[in-house]
Amino acid sequence: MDAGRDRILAAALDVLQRGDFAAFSLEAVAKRAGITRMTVYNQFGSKGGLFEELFDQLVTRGAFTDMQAIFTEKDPGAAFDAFVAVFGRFYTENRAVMAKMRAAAGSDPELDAAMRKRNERRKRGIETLVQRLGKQHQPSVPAAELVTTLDVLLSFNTFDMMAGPDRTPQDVVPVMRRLIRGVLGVPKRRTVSRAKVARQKRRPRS
Amino acid sequence: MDAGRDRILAAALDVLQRGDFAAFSLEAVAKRAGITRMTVYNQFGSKGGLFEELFDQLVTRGAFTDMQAIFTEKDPGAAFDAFVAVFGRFYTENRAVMAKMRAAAGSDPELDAAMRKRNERRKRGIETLVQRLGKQHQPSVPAAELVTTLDVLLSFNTFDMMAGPDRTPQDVVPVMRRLIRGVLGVPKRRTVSRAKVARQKRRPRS
DNA sequence: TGGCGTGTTATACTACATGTATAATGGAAT
DNA sequence: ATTCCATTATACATGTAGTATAACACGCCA
Repeated sequence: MDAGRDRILAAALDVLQRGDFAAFSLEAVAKRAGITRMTVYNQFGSKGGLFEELFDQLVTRGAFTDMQAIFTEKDPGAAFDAFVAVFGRFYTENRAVMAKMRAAAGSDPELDAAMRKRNERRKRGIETLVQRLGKQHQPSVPAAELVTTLDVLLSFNTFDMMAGPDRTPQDVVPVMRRLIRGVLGVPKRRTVSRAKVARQKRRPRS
Repeated sequence: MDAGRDRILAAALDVLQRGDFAAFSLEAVAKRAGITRMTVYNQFGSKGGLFEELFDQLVTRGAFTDMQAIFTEKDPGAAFDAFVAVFGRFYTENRAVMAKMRAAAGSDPELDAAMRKRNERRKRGIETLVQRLGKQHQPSVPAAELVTTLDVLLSFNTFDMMAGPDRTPQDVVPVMRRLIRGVLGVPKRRTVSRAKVARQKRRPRS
């Protein structure tokens, strides 16, 4: 049943959120889900398989709902502002888990490849937004490096470091906005993005 | 003896460079050093202890020799340029090991604390350089966030992501320079830093 | 109702990891 | 020569991933 899979995933998320990374054993996950370790193997094949599905669930269920509004936004500065906000929210909501997933990816080449593949979606999004950029912009990095640079800035690691132990990634969104606008070389223009996204969200079909 | 410790550290570095993180077992280190696992425990107490000393050795032995020249450099833009170059070199030389240390720090809270403490030195260096900044600069982030921002940009993760699989962190130094100059809001001024640092290095006592 | 199949369980096993304990060994300095 | 100390050999405890296998329980279909 699918319910069984979901309960295992929920248990895995729970274990990963509470304890440190070392506590994330299949025994612990199984116990919290009220099942046997064997069932986890039946359903997900391996620890890595469980991990990948957990990450997928996290991303698809994440705060990436109002992406439509972002990609239809005409002002590139505002679009990036909204983009930053989306990631700030997502990273804040899943900070503990993301940190442990980053660790896991570093330890296991297979997981690393899986995470990298998932992150390509972010990079493709950035590419799309960058293409919308007009010619009056003067990025502070070479054009060929712009997408990569923005990808780094929008990564979990950047938000996590910027926030430090006393703030959330969400708190750091305004700083990231200014930083990214600086990199893009977007004109002064004050932030109108938030209202705009909200408006566009209320009626997606203008 | 100290020679024994050094041989173990060298073996640990070797194991960590070659295999993936999972291959870094005390058994493997001991075998490569030609000793027993027990000796490793005698010398370093635990795997974490070995790890910390390995990182310390890496940093102190690293390419951080010409720091004096950087901190006596008068032009802040040039100073940051040189700073970036130093980190680019260091990250390139120790890229594989750094990546695995990052993973280890994420997995083990104790190692995480140790790494964090080590990285404070970088942040203090940045603080010093930022203080030298004149008032004609217009940073693209709030002044209170400038040090943190630069710290993020100078972290291993940033260089590693920017370089990707096909370039070295060293290759990415010019981009990072422009990016950081953009964040600092330093005037156009072409790069003279390399020559300047070299000159200062040749005669440290002007 | 009776059987069939599938997912779950219980149990046992392999292989490998960290870490501890303990006694034997061997060499160097006094 | 003896004493001291690092190294070694060996064994053990614990925890982990992963595999194998037989018993079990449930719904479903004939």
